[in-house]
Amino acid sequence: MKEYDHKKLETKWQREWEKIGIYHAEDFSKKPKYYSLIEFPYPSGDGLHVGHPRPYIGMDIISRKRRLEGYNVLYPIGWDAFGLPTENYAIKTGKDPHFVTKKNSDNFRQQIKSLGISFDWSREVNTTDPKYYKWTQWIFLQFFKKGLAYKAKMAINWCPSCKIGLANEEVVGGNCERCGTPVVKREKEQWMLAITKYAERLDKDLDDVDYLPQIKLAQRNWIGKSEGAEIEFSFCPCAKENIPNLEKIKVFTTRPDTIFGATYLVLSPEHTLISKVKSRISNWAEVLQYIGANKKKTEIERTAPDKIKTGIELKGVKAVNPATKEEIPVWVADYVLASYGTGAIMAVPAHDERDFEFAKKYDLPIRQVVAPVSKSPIPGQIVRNDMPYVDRDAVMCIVKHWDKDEYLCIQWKNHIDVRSMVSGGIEKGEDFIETGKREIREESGYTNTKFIRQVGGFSFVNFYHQMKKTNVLARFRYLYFELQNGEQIPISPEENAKHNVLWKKKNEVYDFLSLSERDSIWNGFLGKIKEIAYVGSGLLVNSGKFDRMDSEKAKKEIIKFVGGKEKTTFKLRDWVFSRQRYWGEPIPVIHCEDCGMVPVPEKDLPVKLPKVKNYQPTESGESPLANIAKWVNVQCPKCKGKAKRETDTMPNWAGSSWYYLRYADSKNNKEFASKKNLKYWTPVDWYNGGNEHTTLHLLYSRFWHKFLFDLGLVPTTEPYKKRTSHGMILGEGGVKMSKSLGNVINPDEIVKTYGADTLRVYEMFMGPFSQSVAWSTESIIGARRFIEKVWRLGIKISENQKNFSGPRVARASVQNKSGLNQTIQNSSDFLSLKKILHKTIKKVSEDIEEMHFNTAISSMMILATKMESAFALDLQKSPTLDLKDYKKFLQILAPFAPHVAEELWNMLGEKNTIYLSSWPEWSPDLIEDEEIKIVVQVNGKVRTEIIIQTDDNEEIVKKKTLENEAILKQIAGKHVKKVVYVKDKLINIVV
RNA sequence: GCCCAGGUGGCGGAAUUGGUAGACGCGAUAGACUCAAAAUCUAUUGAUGGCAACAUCAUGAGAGUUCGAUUCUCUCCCUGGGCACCA
Repeated sequence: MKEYDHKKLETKWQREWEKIGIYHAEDFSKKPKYYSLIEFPYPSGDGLHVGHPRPYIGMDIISRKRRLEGYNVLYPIGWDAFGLPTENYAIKTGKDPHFVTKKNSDNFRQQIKSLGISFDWSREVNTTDPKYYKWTQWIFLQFFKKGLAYKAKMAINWCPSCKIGLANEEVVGGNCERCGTPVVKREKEQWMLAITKYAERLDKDLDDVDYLPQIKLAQRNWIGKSEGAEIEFSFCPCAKENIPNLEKIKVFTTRPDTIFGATYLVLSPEHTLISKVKSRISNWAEVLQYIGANKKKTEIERTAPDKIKTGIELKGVKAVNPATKEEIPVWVADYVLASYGTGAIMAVPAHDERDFEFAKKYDLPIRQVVAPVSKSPIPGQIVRNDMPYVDRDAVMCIVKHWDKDEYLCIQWKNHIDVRSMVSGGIEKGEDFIETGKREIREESGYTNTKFIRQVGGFSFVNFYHQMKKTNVLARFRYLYFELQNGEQIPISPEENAKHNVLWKKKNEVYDFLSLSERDSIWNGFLGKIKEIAYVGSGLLVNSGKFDRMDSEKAKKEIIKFVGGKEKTTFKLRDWVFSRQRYWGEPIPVIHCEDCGMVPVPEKDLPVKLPKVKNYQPTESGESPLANIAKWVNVQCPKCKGKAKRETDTMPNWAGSSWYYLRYADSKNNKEFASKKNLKYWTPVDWYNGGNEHTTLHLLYSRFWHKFLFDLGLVPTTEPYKKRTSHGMILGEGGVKMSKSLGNVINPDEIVKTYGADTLRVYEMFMGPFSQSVAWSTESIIGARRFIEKVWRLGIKISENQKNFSGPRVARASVQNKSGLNQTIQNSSDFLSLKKILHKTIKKVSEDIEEMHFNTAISSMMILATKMESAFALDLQKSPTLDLKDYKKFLQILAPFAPHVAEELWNMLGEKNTIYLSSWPEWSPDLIEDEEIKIVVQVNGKVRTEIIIQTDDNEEIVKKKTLENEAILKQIAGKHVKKVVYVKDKLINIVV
């Protein structure tokens, strides 16, 4: 038999495919287009590791399937080659990054090609190629001309080790993303891109794209849209007298409903108003010191998780709460960020955890203005929508025993689930303490009660009052009483019929209380509203005319009431777009002494990177380009006067923000891509990439795309129709693969030993595509065995081809493991094998679309085993395996194992490549079975299985079931209560 | 702290509009072939009890809903990832 020689066969077909050019995407074909995309790799010096190809193989399977389905597929690749590792290597060795990049990408190309991935190599791009970055610079200039690229002096995140400014996104836990050095703040002029101008659209347009839900969520969280209000607090008149035209303090809040509880204001240390009221502040020296100390703090110190909040009061000024008209103190504290909202907040300690913590520390007043609402635990008191509401006030009494540490509890007699404390409504004109005493007396008979204090805050209970035929909204307050002694009067018969009185120890109380009342009583019991902030919604209290209004509803009304305005803010910051580094696109701007910043004229693009001797950034933190006088000193394009080039370069996110557009027309030297080509190819139909790029690259490229759309340069508002992500491949043992751990697996080795097809099948089979999986060299053999099985079968078939003339009927049957499959013995192998084939085609077709490659392979393994045994069984007599069916199997296998499928296809007499054939269809008739096996349960436990005809109705199935011996034994002497029948699945007899 | 994903045999993992838990693969054990080994093929392989038929237990822990829960609800624990004073 012909040996399976993966090396020979794989090289042969890779050459052949390249020769006939079947993976070339044709511009403008009659076929419908399909654009599949993977994130182009960074060609590092370490070469490929086994994690790289996982997404390429996944999208390759989809691309190959699409071609078989008749699409004109664009599946391109290129190199995202600007970036720090190459630059750091250049600094260390003095080697030119241009040269290093070429070497690395040549190596990557050769490695990727050996995997048989159907990339269209003719459209390869490289972000470091001047022909490419000319257009990156050109797009930057469009941003500049529209005012969306601007220079700003700002405190940036500075990495003292890399000597570059970092974007917020590159700071991880206060450290530099690349080298781990703690990041410090530094004032620097930086280029910025105004991504915040697009925040609203970047958020909203997510509605229209097909991204995995987690990806949308991550983007939305990152953009951080929050709707609230801007409200102005004026300084109190005492300050106005001294300072003319003093502006008001503007705060941003998402909880305008809580304004009656705003007991102080906080300004961020950077707030400009602070110095404007300087003359009134009596403790100015201390304030200044606080602000100064704060400036020196590093990012880590300021954001440390266990950091205790600090602040200082601006003594001598007060602000006026526009809702209560109260004078409230003004503080400065660094827990308020200058960069978000207005840089000032109204503090509502009762309903915000941070304000609460601060108020506790500095002993500021805490006032409840929102009270939680719960439902009555009594079943007959479910609120009725058709009934009006009546407001009432009520008390809940926590009553301590005169002698022991026990508390009075009430157990309702009619409702076992209703367990509460003494409570009742306040009658008209009654003092609430009197109400408490009266209710204790009525419900428990105890008379000698002493009121100690009110505890906790308010809370509401909603219920339907059966006697009064109305809904009641009762506002409870919590009263703490101590009994002086056990003096008791008799309890009235009506009260006695309703409930039992019990004494419970303090630690038993919580478990005793009914679920629905538990939290509200418990909050009162512990005085909880004073111990933690209640951040939920509810009904307003202590809020003047807004009392009892729903807090959500109150938001708008209160904004109006205090003269604020609705406002939406975003967490997203503008994008720090400059790097003081060599290995990036030079920012194409010229600084003229007279004209200011002048864009490099388009005819002068690209601004090429000059050769330098030393790649090290300068000590002052400028890019090494600043040292090259010849390059820096230029004529101003406008006035021809003396001018200097900008020496900052772009971050490596720049080139990857638009590369997918270039693939549509990668050779164009007049435009970044022609409108015609873009119209044909974009948007990308399916983009698969890593989870680590969902907030940065994905957001940045959506931003660039929208900008280009606004200029009329791209035809769609969104670049990618669909986005999925893949999991990482981890080293053996589930740790990250890394050079330092020495557990990196090079795919070259695997390709050499087992072949590309085996590597591909294994990588797709090892686990769910979207999840991380640990590499296991031991397990690869399974994929190899599968391919060899397919191979052996193909060879045998081709050797016996003359015997294959068409459908025959065989005698034996395929039995399942347990041997239960008795009746199937009557049907033919031929038919049953055909059915398995069609089911497999269906399964594989559907699984590929869901990226469930592992289960698709599993079903093909089953099919291959069945085909092999069917073939072996009847080789001498009448074959059960139809040649056409085997070929269909090859067609569905082809996207996974392209080389072996092509070889066998060819060997079985096909002249044209398998990739010019078409994806097999499954026949619905062959998916249906006439006979099926259903499970018989007794009381939900599986007892046996029976075979039924598909068209059997419930009656027949029941009859068959009750004839079954095993079942008769199970139900003997028992009464059949109920029979549950689920069509085609099971029958359950309840006895 | 918050958000997201997940927790199933010795291992990777199947199965979720609630319906046979462990498909498929790896590993392991036994057998066939072989002088022998490798490869291949066949059988077994969640645990416990039993000669067996079979029974009981089992999807991170505990409760609940249901004729029936890996799947739904609640509480808690653990792992991975993201965010982190965003008012």
